[in-house]
Amino acid sequence: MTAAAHRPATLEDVARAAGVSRSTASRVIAGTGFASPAARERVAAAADQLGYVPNPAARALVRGGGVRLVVAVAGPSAAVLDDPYVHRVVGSAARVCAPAAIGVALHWLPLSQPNSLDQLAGDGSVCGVVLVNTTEDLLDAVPRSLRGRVASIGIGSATIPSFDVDNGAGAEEVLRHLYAGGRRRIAMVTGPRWLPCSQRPVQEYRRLMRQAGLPERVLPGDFTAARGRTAAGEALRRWPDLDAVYAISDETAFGVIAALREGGVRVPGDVAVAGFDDIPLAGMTTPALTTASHPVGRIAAAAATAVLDRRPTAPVTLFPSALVARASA
Amino acid sequence: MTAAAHRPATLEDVARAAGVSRSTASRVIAGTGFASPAARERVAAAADQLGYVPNPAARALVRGGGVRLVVAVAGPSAAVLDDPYVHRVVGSAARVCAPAAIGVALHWLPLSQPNSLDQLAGDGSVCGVVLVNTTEDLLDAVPRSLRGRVASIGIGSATIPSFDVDNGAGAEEVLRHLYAGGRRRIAMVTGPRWLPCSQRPVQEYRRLMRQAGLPERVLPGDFTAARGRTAAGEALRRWPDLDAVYAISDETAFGVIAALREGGVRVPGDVAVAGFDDIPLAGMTTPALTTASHPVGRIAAAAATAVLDRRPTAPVTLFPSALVARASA
DNA sequence: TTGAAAGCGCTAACAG
DNA sequence: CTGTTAGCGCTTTCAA
Repeated sequence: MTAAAHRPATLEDVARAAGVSRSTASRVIAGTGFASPAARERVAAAADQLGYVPNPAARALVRGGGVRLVVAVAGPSAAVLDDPYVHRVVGSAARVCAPAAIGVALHWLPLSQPNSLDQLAGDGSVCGVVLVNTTEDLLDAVPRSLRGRVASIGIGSATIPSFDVDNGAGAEEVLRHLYAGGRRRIAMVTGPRWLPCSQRPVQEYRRLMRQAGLPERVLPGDFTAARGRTAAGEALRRWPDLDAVYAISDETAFGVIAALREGGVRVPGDVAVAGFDDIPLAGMTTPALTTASHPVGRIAAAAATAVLDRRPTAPVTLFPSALVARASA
Repeated sequence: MTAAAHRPATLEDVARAAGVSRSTASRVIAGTGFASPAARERVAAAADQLGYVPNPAARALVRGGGVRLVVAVAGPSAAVLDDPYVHRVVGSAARVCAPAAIGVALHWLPLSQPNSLDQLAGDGSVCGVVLVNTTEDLLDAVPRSLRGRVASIGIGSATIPSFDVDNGAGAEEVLRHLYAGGRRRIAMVTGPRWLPCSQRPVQEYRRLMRQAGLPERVLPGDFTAARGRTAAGEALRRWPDLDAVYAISDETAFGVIAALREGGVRVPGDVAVAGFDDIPLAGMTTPALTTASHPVGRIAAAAATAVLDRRPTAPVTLFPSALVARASA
């Protein structure tokens, strides 16, 4: 409670001030082991008199616990680290880690060399890893020594718990909504091909279209607004009778809408457009974007928590995708 | 390069494998001090043969360097930690800190008790602090022991370097643009009152309006889209001749536009709307948002770097605000 | 219930 | 140029 000394107080300082040994002070502070009420009292008093804060690095060193949780993002280039989605994950993870005095680090995992995880595994200061944009290769390349302290936001495996949105169900819900609105010529702009978890919605789309006897119109995407613009042009050119576009990214959906309107196509009058994620601005635009909302923050928090707590986790934790019907579709 | 052992390799392991002492291995690995080419060679070989990664926690312990950089965000409630802007700062900081094996932590600083910084100062594992939403009270409450390893994104002081957008110039540029477009009844939706750096644009606004003999119409805001909606209503009610709204947040600007259009007001036909920050989506909406772009990522990176490098920094580093004229104004 | 002692993985004098 | 020695701040047996 006192103004911080120039040098942070150590446990030794506290022990001396309380007139006990370092071990006793440690037991009291860490709340582990025995200590007489009297000792407890004096140590506590000394600690807050000195403004004592345990040094997590030292603690981690002796317990072998690590001090950093690494958010490892796979992608074609380091630019993936600039993605707002990634920032959201890092932000949520950082919040979850703060009470444990664990810091968060951000790493890029080049798609071409999945064994870059080895370095993280060999770093004793890394307490765990949260995988983002997980691929099969990546899953295979997770070193054994990382087992039990890795979680994946995306696909998982027998040994690596997965935390993800129920993509299939989400896609189905949006597509049924489009269908219920009378749309029959529905194109889809997908996520990147290398990203396994973005294949689910595509499968669902194909299944539903086939089932309804509707044409399958798939355009590869990359989650960007720019791709939305070009994809809209392509779609219009290839399929002039188009009456809906389903994009697996709100950013892309906005790109689609912009291009469509610039081309004189009314949204949703002529073509309905739906997105994916419900970013904060989705409800503020004109037309407001119909999309599916996903608890990205909660997913990231759950993954980070699983890694931190190191307790047995269900192999797959699915979070619900909720249709948010607005004006665009 | 070998598959990671169950226990991360230690310097001791490397030294033994290379047939040298721990100190020699340390010198080679850390690149500090002398070592014969021969020793250098063998240590390097042993290190990568064992997949050795130095343990930054241990290193930090002996050098007193710390392992975490804390992004400390002031605000009325912990909800500020959910802000996309904050996530962007954390993401950028994490990227800058990664090479140094420093983790990033996210802390909320209650507006009402600025001395919560004391705890960070007393934590030996904290290598530095980046302040966000800095207030005068906060600046005054920064413990001496933190000097030289704090940076502020926002206002600074004699001892705390500031990294910020040139808000005044940015506001002036946008307002002049509005004026050049023929707008004469310009209302402004500000940032929160408790946030000092958001007062600069207000001052600039008042100065320019006064200078041009135009009415001053200020509405307090809070950076949210929701507030934009209500503010638009208020503005229209109080000032029916309104022909422009300048909001100090793109989110707010979008809220303003939405409310205006719902009320049958054309944008930019009847009322021009301009924002602040140039969020990624600003260019994708209809109408595309006129705003000022700010290098948030670079600002955060600069602040984090200043803290990490601990080298003398200019008291104030201003980043340019660049007008992005689009359709809305 | 407490203290003495050892050691986590690393760096940094200090002698050789 | 290299090895020995002494810690950094903390937890944790092990005796007392």
